[in-house]
Amino acid sequence: MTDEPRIPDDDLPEQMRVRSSKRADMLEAGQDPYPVEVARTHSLKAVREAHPDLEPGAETGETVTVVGRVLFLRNTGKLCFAKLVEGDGTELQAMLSLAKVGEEELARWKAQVDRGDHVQVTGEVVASKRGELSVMADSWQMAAKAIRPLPNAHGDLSEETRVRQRYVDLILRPQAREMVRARSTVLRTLRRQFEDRGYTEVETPMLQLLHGGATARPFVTHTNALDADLYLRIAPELFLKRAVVGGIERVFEINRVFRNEGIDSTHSPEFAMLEAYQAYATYDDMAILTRELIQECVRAVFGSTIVRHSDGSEHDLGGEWRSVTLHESVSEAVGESVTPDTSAEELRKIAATHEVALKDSWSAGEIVLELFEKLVEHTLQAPTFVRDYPVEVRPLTRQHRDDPRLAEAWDLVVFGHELATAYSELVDPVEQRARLQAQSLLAAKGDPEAMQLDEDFLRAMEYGMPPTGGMGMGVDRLLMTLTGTGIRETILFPLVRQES
RNA sequence: GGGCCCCUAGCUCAAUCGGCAGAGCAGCGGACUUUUAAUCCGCGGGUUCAGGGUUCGAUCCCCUGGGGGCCCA
Repeated sequence: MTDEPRIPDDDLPEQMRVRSSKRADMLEAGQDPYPVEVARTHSLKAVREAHPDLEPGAETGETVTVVGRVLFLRNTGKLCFAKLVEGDGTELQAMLSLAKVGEEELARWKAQVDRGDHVQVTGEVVASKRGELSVMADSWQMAAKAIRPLPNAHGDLSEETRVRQRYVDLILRPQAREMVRARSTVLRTLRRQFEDRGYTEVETPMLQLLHGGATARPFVTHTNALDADLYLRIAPELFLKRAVVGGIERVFEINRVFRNEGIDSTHSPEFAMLEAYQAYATYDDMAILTRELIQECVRAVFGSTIVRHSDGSEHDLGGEWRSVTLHESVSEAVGESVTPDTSAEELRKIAATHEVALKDSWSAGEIVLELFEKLVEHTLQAPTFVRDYPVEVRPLTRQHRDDPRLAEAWDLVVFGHELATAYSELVDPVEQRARLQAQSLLAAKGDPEAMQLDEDFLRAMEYGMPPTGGMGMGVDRLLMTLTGTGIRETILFPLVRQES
């Protein structure tokens, strides 16, 4: 190697200049730093599995060709070590000795290979004197030259770098790779569970002329063909119900929904939503379904019903889960009986005792919900179905069969956060119309979160929707629950502000 | 939307009261045939996020803007 830089000095940091000039040196010497095809006979994992416990210094006589990214380099005078890593995180050491590859090839290795490069090594499977399984090279070749230095492998990457440069996070942090696999496992498991239960997966419109099915602020876009504004969906609900009307009696969808709201460690503007509807089922049936789905996901990811969080804590999500009514849970927390008969006046006294601030306009039901959210929800660590909400806080849900002041709805709370929700769906088209009209009046008054009146949805309901149980669960929330991390950890490439 | 904290070498971070901008890893040159964050000797590497202000002097204090994090609503 000469001292002359092959690339003119520009604004590149020193280490990129060095690597770039190594690339140029290779090209000049007729060696391809990016060969189109690189042979390999064994994955690193295959070599490891074939030789689980070689004695230190062992020689197998078996020759393999492996490829991998260089994670560490330790070069001594006549013997070089490199720790190679492949996509699943399997590591294997490559060794290059003067005796095996010769002076020229050893020198070329030292001159050309940097940490972060992909290399191909052909040689005998051996164990080093310290017992490290290795490939003792007869020959080597650059598989892909990296010109940007890999960050320090020992300190933690900053939160920002992890999110903005997820590829680096994936290279360096096994937990980042595990999260990608856990997500894939969860999606696969959910789909398999639904398939086993006779469900049909459908895809409903993401671009909608009317937004509905939830109360949230939508993203707005425009179609030139129709010269009309379109909304990115905030929920698939109204289309899935149309499918149920049409006779798809067990139907689910797992896909993205979009909400034009805050972005923080628990909220992403786009996230994966699971919704499932089952004709002739109730919210009780959906509770069983939801518990089984989640428990299967835990088993698929962790091999048992015990979830392990990134902080090392373990929590058993197995067995039956607790179920309480909203009023029971609030009664427990405040130490006195709260029922649907408790007046707003009495509830206000209780709230004052527990220093929960209320709005003057709130009804008894709204106050009970506020007491729950402020005093109870964060205390519910073990999975708990909280059920039978006042109708005024679940305006689109069927009335409770035993008490018309309540709605047949539950929220599943795990580790202090809502994970899933379900209803015995409202299927009376006249009642449905009345409630949607009330919502559309709010929208007309400028509430951007209120639902618009979807006449086509109402028309479908008028043809007769069977009694139906419906369930919704955030897939990202499920991942957060399983792993004990924030939402941006569970999303591979979360939205981040443009770098300046 | 409100409050607090952060932005310095490729990465992670120091820099006392406002007084020559540093360390570890990484890099470069040299030594080393069994390393495990190798070791030893030597060397280089900076628009201290950007712009403005105060000051003899600003990484540090003030203002504006950008980016990130945490808490609250």
